[in-house]
Amino acid sequence: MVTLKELAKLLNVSVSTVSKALSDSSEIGENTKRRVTELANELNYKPNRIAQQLKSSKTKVVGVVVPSLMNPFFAEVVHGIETTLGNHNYDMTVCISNESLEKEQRSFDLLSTGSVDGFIVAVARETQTKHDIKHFESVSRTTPIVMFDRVLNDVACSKVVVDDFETVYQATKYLIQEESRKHLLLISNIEELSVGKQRIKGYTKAMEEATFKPSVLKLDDELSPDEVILKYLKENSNIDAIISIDHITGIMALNMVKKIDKDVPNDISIIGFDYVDSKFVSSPKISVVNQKGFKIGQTSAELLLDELNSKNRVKHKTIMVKSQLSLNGTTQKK
Amino acid sequence: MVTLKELAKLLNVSVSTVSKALSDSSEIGENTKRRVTELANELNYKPNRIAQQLKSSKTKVVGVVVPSLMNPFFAEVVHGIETTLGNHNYDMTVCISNESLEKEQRSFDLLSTGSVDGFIVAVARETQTKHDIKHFESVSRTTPIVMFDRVLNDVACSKVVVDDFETVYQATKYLIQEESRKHLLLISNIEELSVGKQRIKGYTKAMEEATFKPSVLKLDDELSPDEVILKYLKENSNIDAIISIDHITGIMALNMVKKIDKDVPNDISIIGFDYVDSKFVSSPKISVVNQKGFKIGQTSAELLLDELNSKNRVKHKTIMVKSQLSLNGTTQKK
DNA sequence: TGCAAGCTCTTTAAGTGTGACCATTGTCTT
DNA sequence: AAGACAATGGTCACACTTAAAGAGCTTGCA
Repeated sequence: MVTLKELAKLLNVSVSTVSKALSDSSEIGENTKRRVTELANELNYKPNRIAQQLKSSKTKVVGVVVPSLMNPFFAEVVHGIETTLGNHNYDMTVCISNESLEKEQRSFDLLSTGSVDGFIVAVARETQTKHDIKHFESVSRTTPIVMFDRVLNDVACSKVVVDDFETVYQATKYLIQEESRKHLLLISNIEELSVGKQRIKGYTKAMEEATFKPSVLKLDDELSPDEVILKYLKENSNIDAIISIDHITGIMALNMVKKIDKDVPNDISIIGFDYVDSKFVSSPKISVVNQKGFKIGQTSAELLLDELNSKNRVKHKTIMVKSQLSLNGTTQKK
Repeated sequence: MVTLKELAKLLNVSVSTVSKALSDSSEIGENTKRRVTELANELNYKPNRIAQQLKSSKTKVVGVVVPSLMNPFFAEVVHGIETTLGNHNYDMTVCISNESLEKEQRSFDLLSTGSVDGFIVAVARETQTKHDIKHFESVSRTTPIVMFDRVLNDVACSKVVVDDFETVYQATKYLIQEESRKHLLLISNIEELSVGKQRIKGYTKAMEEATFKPSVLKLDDELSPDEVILKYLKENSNIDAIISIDHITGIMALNMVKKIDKDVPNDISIIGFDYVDSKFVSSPKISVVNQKGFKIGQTSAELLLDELNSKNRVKHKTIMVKSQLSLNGTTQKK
């Protein structure tokens, strides 16, 4: 690894001359500049980023802490983050909390000691249920944090949220009003998360407005969720629409409906949540709420970059990224 | 951010005393040690990692460069990498090449200037087709690289590969010998990748050994791959088994077979490639080749850590992670 | 003509936080 | 009194940036 010092020695000039020449400073003569840049190119000199970081106390690195990468929604968000950061010459250090509070805390501890300029985080399930926010509070005093999707309202930081309530409310209303469905079932495996609660609320409100009785099938930690769904459908043969609030159970329900020889979408409509492969693995292609994970990642990164690059501390913002109802083959209308 | 210098000032001792006290050096008196550690805890002192990195010229960070995170296989591998690195107190900087050679080069350029101690990479599609390996060669002179899955044989570095050939060979043989299938179709959307080529070879060999004619349906960049599959199945009604060599077309084929009113697995057996959600989105649960992405990530990380922590340069290894045939509902036997 | 002032180019020095290494001080033992 | 030893301090290096100082030249004006 060639350094400024070595270049300086070879050229018989001082280190600072080399440094300035390479940054094209007006203080340095054209002649010297040329000599320096030529040798630098020849020896393939690249400034050592660690030294630059120490000097400037900026790393151009963002810490991204997510519960999982196997969940395609988070994978998509992280992709959006990476793309945006890359466009601004920032790197990202990814930590996976595995939904564990302790792992999340450890990541924040490790990275907050100069390793990153800021954080983008979706809080772990355990953090949300235990509501332990100390690690966020201490870090946010010195380092900007942006939360997305899984958000803690009482942490003072910028946030990017999805309009969970509204989206599911609209989806439910659509099924009631446009497709005249009357017996709508909601399937959930995430009702202990804030996003899950919001989605269930949206469904419940739409149902109550239509004076229908809401029914929610919870699937947490079921060994065979598909069989639970199948049993439920058999025992409640009047179900004529299903809303799933995660990316997987909608497709599962679609397969189970086929098993009891009902037709989708004629007998039963289904709306699920989007993920990258949902249009490939379901037949007919499932109608979904598209959460715009990439956009969420993009927005989070932009928000953080704004905070990092503005000298005067900006006020924390909360941005809502609108989901989109994308109707395909498991609903009747387009 | 409190520093050694500040602690020293507050305690009226020198910086080096504080430094030694905190590293529990025997040179420092118990009394002083106690005073120092107490104040350090009180002020929540954490050594600045950037400074440590500059001093030691080690970052304890690994650069991970993958073509995509939306591909569940890579997401799984990255998860394995993160877990293993975390256990050794290493962090990871993730870059997504998006299958682009140029983006991959940029990532290597940026990170190889002191930012990371080593790399784990699955090479981009474009890199593999254009066979441009300069960025690997120049970096590998100073920084260890481990390649996984998508591997370049002529780059001198450690590798973690999947036994693609053998796995598909065995899967094909299983269908021929144990289930007496005679008209086996292979569906592929990755045949330009080295892994795809190997898998097709495995299938072809097994078919030729049984004196059956191999037939490969290629789906690259198809607008409606499902319809192509459907059409093929209609026109070739003698097909009695399907092997898919990616994570998605197997499930797609399963859905299409259902459409032509054939029974899986009685009329047609299907074997696909595993991914995290495949058992949830298919009905019956698809029989798969399980690629052990987590294990691959783990192995790659361990290999790299070995190289980083051994003083004498170790010889490059190539480790094969065995896939596993996991038979579920789309084949006849267990 | 003399010399201060100004200009261009370059070097010196200080600083970022840490830690290895060596030096210094003081106390105690023999 | 000298050596042993414990405790602490000082210096330098890591690679880079940058403010300030300095060197060497030209210019302008009395």
